[in-house]
Amino acid sequence: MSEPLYRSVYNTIIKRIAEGEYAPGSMLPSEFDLGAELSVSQGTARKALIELELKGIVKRRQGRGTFVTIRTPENSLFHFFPLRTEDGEQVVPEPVSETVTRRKATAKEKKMLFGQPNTVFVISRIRSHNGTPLCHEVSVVPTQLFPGLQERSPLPNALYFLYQHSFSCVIISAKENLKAGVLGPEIAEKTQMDPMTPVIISNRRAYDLLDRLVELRTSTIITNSTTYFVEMD
Amino acid sequence: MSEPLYRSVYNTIIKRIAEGEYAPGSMLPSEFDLGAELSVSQGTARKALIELELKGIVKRRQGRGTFVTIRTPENSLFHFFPLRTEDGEQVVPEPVSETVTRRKATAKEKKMLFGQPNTVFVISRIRSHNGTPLCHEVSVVPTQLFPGLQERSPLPNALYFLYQHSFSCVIISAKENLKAGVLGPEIAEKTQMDPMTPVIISNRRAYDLLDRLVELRTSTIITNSTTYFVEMD
DNA sequence: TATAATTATTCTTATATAAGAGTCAATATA
DNA sequence: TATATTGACTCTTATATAAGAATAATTATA
Repeated sequence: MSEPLYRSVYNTIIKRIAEGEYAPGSMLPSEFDLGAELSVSQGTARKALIELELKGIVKRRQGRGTFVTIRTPENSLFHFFPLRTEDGEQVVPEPVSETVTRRKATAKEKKMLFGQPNTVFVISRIRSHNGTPLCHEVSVVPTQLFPGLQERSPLPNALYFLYQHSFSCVIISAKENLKAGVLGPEIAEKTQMDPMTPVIISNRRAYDLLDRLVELRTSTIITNSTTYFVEMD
Repeated sequence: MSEPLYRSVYNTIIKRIAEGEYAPGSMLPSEFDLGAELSVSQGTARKALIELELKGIVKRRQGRGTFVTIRTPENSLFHFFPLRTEDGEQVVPEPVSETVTRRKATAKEKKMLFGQPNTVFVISRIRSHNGTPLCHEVSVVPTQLFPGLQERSPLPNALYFLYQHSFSCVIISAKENLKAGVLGPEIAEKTQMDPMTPVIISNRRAYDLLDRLVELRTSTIITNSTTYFVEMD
């Protein structure tokens, strides 16, 4: 038995959340009930729940219970949206424009994305903050995971919220590579800014509950009035 | 009793590490011994040790023991050095030039840094990678925390390693604000690059074991051949 | 409405067993 | 004899179970 017991409890819960048996916001069984159902002790169930909480998948409150984390439009956007004002306040961007198209996946996209998709949706958006352009985002997702996405335009401010609620796809981690660059003529025209404006160009890979790479996103970030915040430990 | 028992065990260990009683790399007492000494059970000592490990302050290995994390020149540099090559490999920068000066703290520095220092050391360095300029860093630290720092030049590649081993100051977390910008004439001259080169400008606040803000650092990062890597969850 | 009792939950601690890793002496082998 | 190899022993942390305490929401009661 190479796998500890609490790990299989953890996986069972993950699976149930991914399959919608435990819906976002709903309460999980108590430590005792979960233990009884899965034939482990309360402490073992507890260990699994603590791991889940550590990953941000559930939220626990003493005296209340354990709840599947809800990605509201707000916290969903916030959680993976690193921009802050000069005061350190979270930035709530306003959507400005949006296009959703469908096209063949590039070789690289097919290789990287979950399910080796032949076709992808491309979501292109411009966001602003206090009236000034903030960033330009291009998201690429497999069509097979998000059927009918194209018809849902206009999409909500927080894409990951949509992924979760309409397609049962919960984004829980992301990796980004940042480079310095300039805005360039295309985006400059769309945002009516100087094409030589310095920007941070972010290439993100977003992973869901089952650790599948489900979105590639390139963001072009204008940091005139905001900063990209990073915490390390 | 609002504070759980294991928390006071945790604090005791932290204090002992900060005071040098448990040196970097040394082994802590076993869970049983620690529990016996502090009059708690092995499980309670264990819980404290797990928290310590979670914070990266100790490293535990089954069958071996619990060891105070060593910040070697390598991992010390790596841990808070976010640059990666295109392949995702850690970048090991080479120091190019360095100056250490002492001056009065600005009002902002005095207000922010631990101990409200009147004077600070300013460490200014240029790093390169594979012969191409990589970044320009300016670190500001209180003189009182690092007596004699100026005489130690040339400083090692990893400053945080020096802080720990020569001044018992262990950096365990940092916060950064990133902005896009251009190299500018001063650094361009030092690095013999185009002053209009796009860069990421990072403002870091580094905190030690006791959660004291002990360093302010501004890095100007050239991302021509590297990327700034961020992981979110 | 305010207050007390009840109930359901997580939190804390304790204890026992399992498993990994090093040490060192006994044993086998060349 | 010198050198591996084995195996017992002891140290460590990891895992699992259980029981009582603390906390908070709910319900009953005055």
